[in-house]
Amino acid sequence: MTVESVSRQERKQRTRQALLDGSLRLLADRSLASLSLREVAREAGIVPTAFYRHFESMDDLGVALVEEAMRTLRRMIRDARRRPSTDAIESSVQTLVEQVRANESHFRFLTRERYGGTPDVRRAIATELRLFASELATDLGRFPGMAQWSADDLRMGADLMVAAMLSIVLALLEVDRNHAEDELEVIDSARRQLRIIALGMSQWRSTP
Amino acid sequence: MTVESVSRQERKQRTRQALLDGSLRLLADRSLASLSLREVAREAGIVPTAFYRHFESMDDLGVALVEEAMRTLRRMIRDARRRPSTDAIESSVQTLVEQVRANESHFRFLTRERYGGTPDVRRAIATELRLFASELATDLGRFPGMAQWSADDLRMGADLMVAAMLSIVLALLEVDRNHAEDELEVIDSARRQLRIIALGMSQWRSTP
DNA sequence: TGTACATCAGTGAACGCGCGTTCACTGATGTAC
DNA sequence: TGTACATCAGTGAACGCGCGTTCACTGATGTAC
Repeated sequence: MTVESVSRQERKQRTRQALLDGSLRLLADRSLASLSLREVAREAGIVPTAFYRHFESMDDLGVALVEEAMRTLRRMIRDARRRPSTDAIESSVQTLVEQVRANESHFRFLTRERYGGTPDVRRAIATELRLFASELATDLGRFPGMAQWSADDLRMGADLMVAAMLSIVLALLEVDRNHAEDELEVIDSARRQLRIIALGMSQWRSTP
Repeated sequence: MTVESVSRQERKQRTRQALLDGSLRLLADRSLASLSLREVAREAGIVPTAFYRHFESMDDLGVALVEEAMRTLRRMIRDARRRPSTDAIESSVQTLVEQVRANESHFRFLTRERYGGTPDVRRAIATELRLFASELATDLGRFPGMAQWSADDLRMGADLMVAAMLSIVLALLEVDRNHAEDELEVIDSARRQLRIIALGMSQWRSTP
């Protein structure tokens, strides 16, 4: 039996992560508002008072969870951009599905707290999503047919795509993964929805 | 000073409504999960134990709130259908804005609990939204260019429109109503988003 | 390398509080005759 | 119309419980010499 030698700092970091991971586990089918500090501490295997060594309050932990989940979201966006492709929609859908499946608890948390969370948590998520839409608007402006679109129209188009993607994420989280055909249907529907939007955009006459 | 003479039954109904209205007031910036039975009773002006004369539990009250809010949603859909129009999108947006403004608390509740609520409440909302999408799919099938679309594609198109409308409702609820220009921008963006989808659909070749 | 002291993540007892729920009750409304 | 009894929405005291937070503590890790 060997004793792992880890620094105090490292141990603290692990407990903090245990608090975050434990919270996400408890949040699988409930909202942050219904979670108690004592419950989270119990799940992480520490005494309630030790919670304060890591977070000031549950709201503080909530914001930390947003930050962690947002790192996942940003990684997804980076991946989608890097993926070499001839078909932007196909590769976006692929990345979306892969990332949602690999980080269900993060996406579940984000979609659940986006509107149902406390003001602090909601604001943190809203800010990040707005940033995402801005980047997407910039990306859209680089497409051949959209070079002369107004900033306003680019933003509107990006918002529409974000709305569609959000509903796709929600559908992925709700579908029973044991029914592969249902999942494929959701993915195929997602593809077609994004294609319809792209088709509509290609026909749109922007008035700058 | 005249004393209104009302039946016991009628009084009971009024208290029940006071519980529902009081809850919606408290839910303006919080979630159902963070509401306590005692708080709701206090807001309605009754003693906690009297709550049980009207609902079995807070979850039961939650389901009643879903039913009430859903009646508002159905009224909106009926209104949108009845409205004589040459431009389906324009009249849909008009109806949407009017109904959201006239029933902010209902729409706020629905969007907040759609994903953040307890399983019972979520299920109740999901069922109703699915029904709405089905009706919309039927409506879409009656449009000239879409008569020969597959049922699957009609459903997919309806889901996309519902997703767009949901994000429009959320934008309306978030915009500061005191800034009329911001509100108009949201509405105009909504109009253009729905037009892009319609444009995309008109170009779509459904493969039945 | 050894010793003496400092740091600090995690402990455990204790607190006051609002919670959901029970129970026996009150008194106005409703019903039967 | 009057009387006697039944119904039941709302009351108020009481309960046990889990909560967030305080506090003084422990003992392993870290640091200075």
